[in-house]
Order: sequence, then structure tokens, then C-alpha cells
Amino acid sequence: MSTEPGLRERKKAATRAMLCQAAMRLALERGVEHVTAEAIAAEANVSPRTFHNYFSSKEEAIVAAHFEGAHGLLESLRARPRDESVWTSLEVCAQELIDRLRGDASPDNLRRMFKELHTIKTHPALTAQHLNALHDLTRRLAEEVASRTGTDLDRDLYPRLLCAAVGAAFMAVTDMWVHGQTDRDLHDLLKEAFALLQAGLPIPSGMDTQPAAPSVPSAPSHSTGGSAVTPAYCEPDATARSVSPPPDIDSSRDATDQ
Amino acid sequence: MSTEPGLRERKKAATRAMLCQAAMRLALERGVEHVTAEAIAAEANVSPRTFHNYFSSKEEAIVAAHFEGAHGLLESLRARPRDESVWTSLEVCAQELIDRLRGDASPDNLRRMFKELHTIKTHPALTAQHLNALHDLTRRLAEEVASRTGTDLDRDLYPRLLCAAVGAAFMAVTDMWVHGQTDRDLHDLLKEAFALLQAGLPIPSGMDTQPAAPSVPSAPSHSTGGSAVTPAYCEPDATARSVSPPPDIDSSRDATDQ
DNA sequence: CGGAAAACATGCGGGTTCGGCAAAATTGCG
DNA sequence: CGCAATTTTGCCGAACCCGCATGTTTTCCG
Repeated sequence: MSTEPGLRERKKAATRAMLCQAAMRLALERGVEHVTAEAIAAEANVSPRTFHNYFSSKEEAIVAAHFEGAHGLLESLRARPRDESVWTSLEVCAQELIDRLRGDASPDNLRRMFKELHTIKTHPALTAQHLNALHDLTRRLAEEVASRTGTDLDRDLYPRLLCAAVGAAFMAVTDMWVHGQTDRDLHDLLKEAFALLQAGLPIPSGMDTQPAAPSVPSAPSHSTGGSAVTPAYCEPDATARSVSPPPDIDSSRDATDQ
Repeated sequence: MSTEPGLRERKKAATRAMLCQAAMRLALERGVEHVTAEAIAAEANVSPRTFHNYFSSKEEAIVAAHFEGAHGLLESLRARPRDESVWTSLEVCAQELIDRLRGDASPDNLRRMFKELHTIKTHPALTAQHLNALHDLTRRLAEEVASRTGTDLDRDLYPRLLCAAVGAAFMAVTDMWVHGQTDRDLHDLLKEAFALLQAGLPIPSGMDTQPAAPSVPSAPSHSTGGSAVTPAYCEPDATARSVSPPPDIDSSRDATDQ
């Protein structure tokens, strides 16, 4: 009884990868609306019926290509030290997710990732798939969080809420990166998001119009101490850590936010 | 130049409502997989082509029925006092959303809402549409939040992150309600979610395994002061405020969480 | 008020999407 | 190697969607 994947399983995984990569490639080349399941199958050298054995729609395939990087992320969380704060563990994993989505650090990969995210966030059908994938991922992460915090997934709100918030942060950060007006890098944005969440999302100072709610924390007391929040993730190539929008595709920055 | 909707506009809105309500009704009666666009159109007494003028898919129609309650929620936020904390405003609106999704307070409506949510969260295609609708809503809410907090939607992470987190809270709460093991009511769960978010989602006490991150707030110092967080929403029928899972549909509580 | 324009409903047709079914091909095991 | 299990593939049909053109209803204007 071998735990090594057999030829069958390896070929299945390879076919799946070929299909979703073909889907993404064609979508970026031709535009999502112009891609058909038939063309994807042909590009991957399988039959259309086989394509539908793997994916129920082309959108699913396209998003699957992008989200391949998320594969194994739950295992990464599981591998974190159990005595570590779940906040730290989750942040490390979220930052790792960004690196996985990008692949090797290079301007080309950065450009590709931007294009992929922009495409996904510009087409509602793709956005929906992406949100679904993220929702599924955070649901699974919540199980591990429950285990680590001694909470009950079905009775305590904490694990679900924490992971949902982390997923939301990921989404907000990538939305901002793609649609906003920022040249900050994704890691930096995500770090800020985690700091803000942990601080309880205080209303920006100077704009505190709350006359009667003393329960809202005043200023971010620890958002400046961010160095303690991203401790343990070792980026293989630390010099190329920066994940900012590529400078030569500013033309993508149209008013797609409408 | 009248601002009153003309007959045309009124008939359009009525047709749209008829269509999505028919979609939801049939989905609940027959199961989502057994509903066709043709049947929905027939149920609403229009042609299939007309159905597709309104919705590009049956899933969109089904979720639109559920999310009809969200219509006008942005206007509700805009109507909140501008000197109120956005936290308060958002919580009031989130609570209002629950009431809108439920409709008039009655055991039947409660049962229907549970069924609707359960259906949506059990079918991936519906979940995706639901997530998308929520994502769009929070995106629009973020504009108002930016306006109220003097932040810039495209340059500051805060408004997007706050609203994304609120959306995530809504999702986590409803997921918990439908799939978890709780008989707490939705309003109560949502209140807890807001308190937890504002407290920075502290790791439950006794489970604080964080050895080296002093930046994490210790105990929920204001999560018990929740009475200041839900101040101003006047529920029309306060005696039936409870939104807990209907007791006679425990059979829906199968292992759909897998 | 009547007629024209605009908006919406509808029918038709066609390309695409999906999945059931069965046969063919590939892989794993004794 | 033979056989069983698994995967691929071809075929088919129901359903999905949307472009296009025509008919109907509402709105606008003289």
C-alpha cells in the first residue's frame, strides 16, 4: 500500500494543471469572453469531455490556475509551531500565499500576477469563483485555528470569524492593489491589514467622530510595532520581496472600479 | 421631468421581483438542480428571453431573491448621523440587513430565511453568487465609509478593509447559523462578531499561546460593553427580534460542513 | 389628442455549455 | 499475462445564453 502517488494520480494532476494553465493563458491572450472550453481542451491536448471531467466551467479552470498557489497552504499552517500565536501563523501563511501566487520573484511574474488578478477582479464570473475558492480555503483554515485555540468550530464564532476576516483582508488588499491608486507592495499592504485587524480597525485619528462610544480603541497602539507581526517567514529571495504593481502597466488603471 | 418612477420602471421592477421570487420558490420546492430558466419564466408568466434580459443565470435570480433585502441598504447607511462612529453605523446596517432578509417577524419567515440561507450555502454556484453580491455591496459601503472617515478609497486601505471585514463577519455569522451547532440568534451572533472585530479578534483567553507578540491585545476589554455598540436601530417589532434557527428543521443539520 | 420615438417583450436561431452513457484506452495487481 | 479498476473519449441531448429582428407598450412632444 504505497503512499507515493501512482502514475494514474500523477497523470491526473498533470492534466489538471495543464488544463487550468491553458485556460489562464488563453484568457489572458484572447480575453475571457473569447475563450471556449473546446479551445482550452485543444490547447491542453485532451477532449472537451475530459475538460468537463475536471472543471465544470471555464471560469473554474481559470481561477484554479491562479489559485494553484494555495494548494498546500493548509499544510503550511499545520506546520507552524503550535505554541505560536494564530495571528502570527495566519499572517505568515497569508504572506506565503502571495509569494505562491507570484511564483519566482521576477518582473515578469509580477506582471503576470497583476494581469491575472486584474482579469479576475474585472470579470464578475471570475470574481465569484475566486471568492468561492477563498471562502473554501478560509473555512478549512478555521478548522486548524479552532484546533490551535481550543475553540469549537461549530459552537464558537471565533475561528470562523478570524479566518473570514483574514480572507477579507486578503481580498481587500488585492482589490486595492489592482484597482486602487497605490504603488505599495502587496506584502506591505497585507502587513498593514493584519495590524489594523489586530488593533480592532480603529477609525483613523483626526477623523474620530465618535462622540459616545468609548469602546472603540483610540489610536493604533501597535500598528507601528509591526515588526513583531511578521517574524518567521523566510523569503527565499529577500531582495525581490517587493510585490508592487508593475510600473509599465499603468494603462490598466482605468476606471474599472465603477 | 418627474423623479417618480414611471409605469415602465415600475413594471420592470415588478417583473424583476416576480422572476427572482419565482426562482427562489421553485429552487426551494424542487431543488436547485431541477429548476430551469424556462420554468422560472413560465412561473413568472414571461418568456425565457425576458428572463435572460433580467438575469444571466438562474443562480443569479435565486440569490437576487434572497438579497432583495439589501436593496437600499447603502441609502440606510447614508442616512445615519454623520457624527456617529462608522462602526456603529455599519453595525446598525448589518443588523438591519438581517431584518430585511427575514422580512416580517414570524416563525414562517424565520423558517424561510433559514431554508434560503441553507440552500445558498449548500450549493457552490449559489454561494459564489452570494459572495459576489456581498462583495459588491461592501465595495459600495466602503465609498460611504471613506467619505465619513475622511479617507481615500483608492489610497487608504481602511475603508475597504473595514467593509470587507464587516462582510466577512456577516458571512461567518450566517455560516455559523446555518452549519454550526448553535441556537443563538443571528442578531446576537452578529453583535458578538462586531465586538470581536473591534477588540482586534483577541485569541480566547486561556488559550493565549503567544509567547512573543505583545502587540496582541490581551482580553476583550470592551467586548462586554457591547451595549454601546448597538444603540440606535429601532426594530419595528422588538418582541420578535430573535432570529434563531427554527427548532423544527434540525434535520437540516446534517454534515453539510464537509 | 395623435404620431413618433424610445423602451421593453418576444420569438427565433445558433453557438456553447454541461453531463449521462457507453465504449475504448490505460494503469495496477495477483 | 489476464482481469478489474480507473480514466479518457465520443456521442448525444437538454439546457444555457445572447444576437437579431419584430411586435407591443409607454413616454414625449407638437
